[in-house]
Amino acid sequence: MIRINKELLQYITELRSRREDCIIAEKYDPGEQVIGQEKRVLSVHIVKKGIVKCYLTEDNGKDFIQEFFGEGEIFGEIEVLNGTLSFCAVEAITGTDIYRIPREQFNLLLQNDKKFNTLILKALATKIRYTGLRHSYHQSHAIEDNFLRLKAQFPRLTGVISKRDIANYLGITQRSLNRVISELQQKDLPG
Amino acid sequence: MIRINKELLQYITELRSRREDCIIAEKYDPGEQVIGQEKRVLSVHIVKKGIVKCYLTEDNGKDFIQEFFGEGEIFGEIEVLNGTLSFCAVEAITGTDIYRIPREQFNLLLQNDKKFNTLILKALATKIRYTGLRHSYHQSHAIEDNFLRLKAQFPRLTGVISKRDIANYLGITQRSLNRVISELQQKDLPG
DNA sequence: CGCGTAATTGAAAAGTATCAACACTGGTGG
DNA sequence: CCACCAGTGTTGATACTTTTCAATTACGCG
Repeated sequence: MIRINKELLQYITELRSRREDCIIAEKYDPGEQVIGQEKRVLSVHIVKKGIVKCYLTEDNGKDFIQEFFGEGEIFGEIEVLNGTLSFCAVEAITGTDIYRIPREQFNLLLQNDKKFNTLILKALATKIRYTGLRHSYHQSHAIEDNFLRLKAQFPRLTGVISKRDIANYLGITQRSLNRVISELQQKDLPG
Repeated sequence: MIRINKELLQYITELRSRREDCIIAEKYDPGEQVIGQEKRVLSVHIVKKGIVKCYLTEDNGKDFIQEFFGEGEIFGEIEVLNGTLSFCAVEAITGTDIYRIPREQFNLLLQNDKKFNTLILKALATKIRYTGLRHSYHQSHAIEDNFLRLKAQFPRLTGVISKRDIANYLGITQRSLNRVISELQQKDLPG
C-alpha cells in the first residue's frame, strides 16, 4: 500500500544528472504540506526518499487517504495533464526528499522523450489499476479483511503510520480500527 | 457517472476514416461480454455508442462495478500498457458499438501520433481523478448521499440501469438501496 | 399460461459510528 | 524537577446503519 516506482525514480535521477536545471530537489519535514487541496498545481512531484500521504478532506470534514507514496511515486501529474485544481492534498509523513519538475518542463519531456512518455503512461495505468482494485476490495469486504490485507502488504504499518491515518485510509473510525485490532489479538494469542 | 469522452471519440472516428485497417468496428448485444476478468487483453476498446459496465467479481462472489462507460470512453488500455491480465470484466448493458484497436496498432499510435498520445494521457488522468473522487465520497458519506449524488449526475438512472447494478456500483445490497429510495419518497411526497 | 429473472419487503442479526471518559507521550516553561 | 499542555491512542456503552435471510410480488417473453 506504500507504493513505489523504482524504474521511474532511476530514470528521473539520470535525467537530473544530465539536466540539473529542469529538475529541482526539495526537502519537506514531517507534517509539511507539498500540495494543498483545490490549489493550482504548477509542478509534477516525484518522491526521492520518504513517505507522503495523498488525502482529501470532504465537505463533512472527514479525511480520506487515497494513497501513501514512497520512492519513485509521482503526484501532481493528473492536475498538470488536465489543467485542473488539485483534488488531493499531499503531506509528508516522514522527512521527505522530493524531485520537482515544473509543468512546462514536464510537458516538454512528455513530447520529446519517448522513454519518459512511456514511463508516465505506465505509472498512470498502474495507479488506475491499483486504486480500482483497492476500491473494489474495500466495498466488498469486512473491516477485518481490509486491515489484514493492509498488514500483509506492509507489515511495519503500525510503526510508521499513525492510527488515525490508517483509519482514514481504510475509511473507518479509529474506534472501529481499535476494535478489529484487539479482536485479532484475542484470536491470535490464545490459539 | 456514465462517463463520456467526445474528444477521443471524434479523433478515433477521424483516424478510422483515414486508416480503416487498424480500427475495427464491432457490435455487442445487451449482456454480452467484451472482456473477461483475468484474461489476456489483446486490444484497446472505445465505446462508439451505448453503455457498458466495467466490473469486478471478488473472491467472495460479490460484484463491484467500477464504472459505466458511454460514448468515447476507453478500456483495456491499462492492461495493454502494463501487460497485465484484465482486472475487470466489461459487459454491454445496452446494445453497444465498439471500436477495437489491436495492441500493436495502439502502441504504434502512441509512439507516432502526438495528438493521440496526448488524448490517452488525458483520458488516463481523468480516470484517476474521477475514481479517486468517487472512492473518497463513498467512504465518507452515507448511502443516501451517495444515491442522491448519483441521481444528480444521471437522472434517468433507474430507467437504464438495473437496481442490482446500481447497488453494485454503490457497493451496497439491494435491500439497502430499496430502503433509501423509499425513505426519499416518504420525504418528498408529503412535503 | 408458465417460466426465469428482477424487484420488493419485513424481521432479526451483525456491523459500525458516536460519544465521552481516560491513559500515554514528549516537549515547554516556570 | 515538576506542572502543564497538546497530540495520540484506548476503551466501554449506546444508538444507529446495513446486511442477511426468507418470503412474496411484478414483469417480460416464448
